[in-house]
This record gives sequence, C-alpha cells and structure tokens, in this order.
Amino acid sequence: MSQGVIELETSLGYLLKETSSALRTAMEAVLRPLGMTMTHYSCLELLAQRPGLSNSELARGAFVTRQSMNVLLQTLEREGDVTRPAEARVGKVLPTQLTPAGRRRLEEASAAVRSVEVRMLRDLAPEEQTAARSILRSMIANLRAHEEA
Amino acid sequence: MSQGVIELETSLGYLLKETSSALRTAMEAVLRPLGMTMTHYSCLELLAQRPGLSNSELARGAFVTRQSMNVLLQTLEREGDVTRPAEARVGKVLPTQLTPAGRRRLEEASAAVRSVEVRMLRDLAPEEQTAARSILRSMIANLRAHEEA
DNA sequence: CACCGTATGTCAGACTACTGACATGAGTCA
DNA sequence: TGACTCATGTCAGTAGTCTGACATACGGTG
Repeated sequence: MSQGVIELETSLGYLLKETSSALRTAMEAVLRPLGMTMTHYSCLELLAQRPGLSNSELARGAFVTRQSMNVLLQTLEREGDVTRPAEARVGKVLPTQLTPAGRRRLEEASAAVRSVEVRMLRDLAPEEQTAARSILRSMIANLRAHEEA
Repeated sequence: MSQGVIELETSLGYLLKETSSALRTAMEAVLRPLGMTMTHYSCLELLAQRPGLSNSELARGAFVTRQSMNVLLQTLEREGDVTRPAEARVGKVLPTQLTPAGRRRLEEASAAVRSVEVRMLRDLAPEEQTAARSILRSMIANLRAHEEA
C-alpha cells in the first residue's frame, strides 16, 4: 500500500493540500474586503493574544520566515496597526505591540475568520473535531521528527 | 465556544495551517535536491495518472491558477519533461504528455514524496487514517459550499 | 444565423514569501 | 577574558503565485 503508486483520491497528503487550499481561498475571500492578507491577520491575532512578541516569534507563529514577517511588520507599523521600540532594551529583540487602531482592524478580521472556521466545521460532531485535533497534532509531530536527524 | 475568541492552541483552522506548513516544508526539503518544487511534482504526478490533461485541468488538480500552471508547463516543456502540441486539435485545449525523461524524474520525486507521507502517517492507525479522510473531505465540502452563494 | 455565457491559453505587472548574507547581541565554556 | 555557538533584525536578490486583461473557441438559445 504505502509502497505503491500514490492514489490522489485517497492520499492524505493530497487531501491535506486540498483542504488547506480551500481554507486559504475562503479566508482570503473574506479578508480581501478588509484589505488584509492571511499572514497579516495571523500577525495581529498573535499580538492580541500574546502582546510583546518579537519579530522572530511572530514569524514562527504565522509559519513564515522572519524575513517575511519583518517586511510585514514594517508595513503594519507604517499603517499604524502596531508599534515597535526604535531600540532594543535588551539584546536585539524588539517587542511589538498592537495599537488601538490595529485592535479595531483585528476585530473586524477576527469575526470574518471565525465565520469561515465555523462554516468549515458545520458538519463535524464534537468528537470528530477532537479526533481531528489529535490526528493533525500527530502528523505535525511525525513530520518534524525527522528534521533533527 | 465558536463565538468566543479564537484559541490558537485548539483552533482547527490554525492546526490545519500548521500541518500544511510542516508538510510543505518536509516536501520541499526532499524535493529540493532533485531540483523540483511541490507544484512541479504535482503536475508530473497528475500527468502520469491522467495523461493528456490540459493546462487548466492541471491547474485545478495542483490547486494553483491556470496562469501559474502555464508558466510551469513552459519550463517543463523547455526542460524536456513534457510535450504539448503546437496547435489544438479541437478548441483551445492543449493536451499535455509526459516524456520518458519526465517519467524518470517523476519516479525519483515520487519515492521521495511517498517517504514523507509514510513518515507523516507513522503513528496513525488505519481507522484513524480513514477518519481523517472523512473529516478532511467534509471540511472541503463545507468550505466550498458558500462559494456559489 | 446571431448572440451570449462560459472556458481556455497566454501575456504582463504586482505582490508575497523565500534563500542568501551580514552585523550584532546573549549565553556557555574553557 | 576570549572563543564559540546560537538567535535576532535587517538588507538585497530571486522565485513562485496571484490578479488583470485580452483574444479565441465551444455550446446553447433566441
């Protein structure tokens, strides 16, 4: 089975890609009217839940490189959604904070994102959602297990 | 629950994004030595299973726009992995075919991709994999349900 | 037949994220 | 103290994908 040809219809890798593609499309569709991208939103959401996160920490949380997050933060800073100190108090880490304006923009976006997530899970029983979490966490752990080798 | 603040740790949307990020990273890591990208591979795999697919059909199967697939096909054609007729026999559709060289490249890549998928599912019992397929298909259907509205 | 909606292939420009590279600061250890 | 390792912030260049736009071809319907 796992040795044979990959069957697209049943391959979990393919199905996972299809799901994330559909999710991404749906998210972008509701965020576009707000002038936001998915990474954009992820960054603000992370800052709301854990104020003072640094550039690198935000990058890890949003699953992009710290270089990508850096240019995003520069944009967000220019638009007045976040603030960063000009100089680091310790080391090179620049803790980022949400501005009131940024918090307002986040609330709009958060409602939109939430509606997509609710729609995605409409048909799923609570037990199925629990199972899904468990399965996805297992996949993540397995995928990352090989990295340190 | 679904009304409150999104908890990153338990949000299935976030978990899904994390999983696809990990999968993508792992895939790119094994494909890079072969000089291939994920979409690259998807295209060849689709052509192996369903020869004669058109540009637009390949794009849908690989979850990119037909514009993106078009530039990829031009590259693949230049490198001698696929062939397309210069003119359409009917309509504008140009059926694409894998060359022997493309088939060889695909076999290398396929083995690499398969190994990642096997690793990802290492800890998952067959029933869990079946459940995962069912859950992901449900998510996809729900996400797409709203598009035609 | 003419018309309209849909699908396709393609070109061009813009955007996003990535890799590579560098300098700087913190922590560890001999 | 000095050397080494690691993490961070940032700049620059590159690659992949996207949106916008256009011409063309098919299919149905008036």
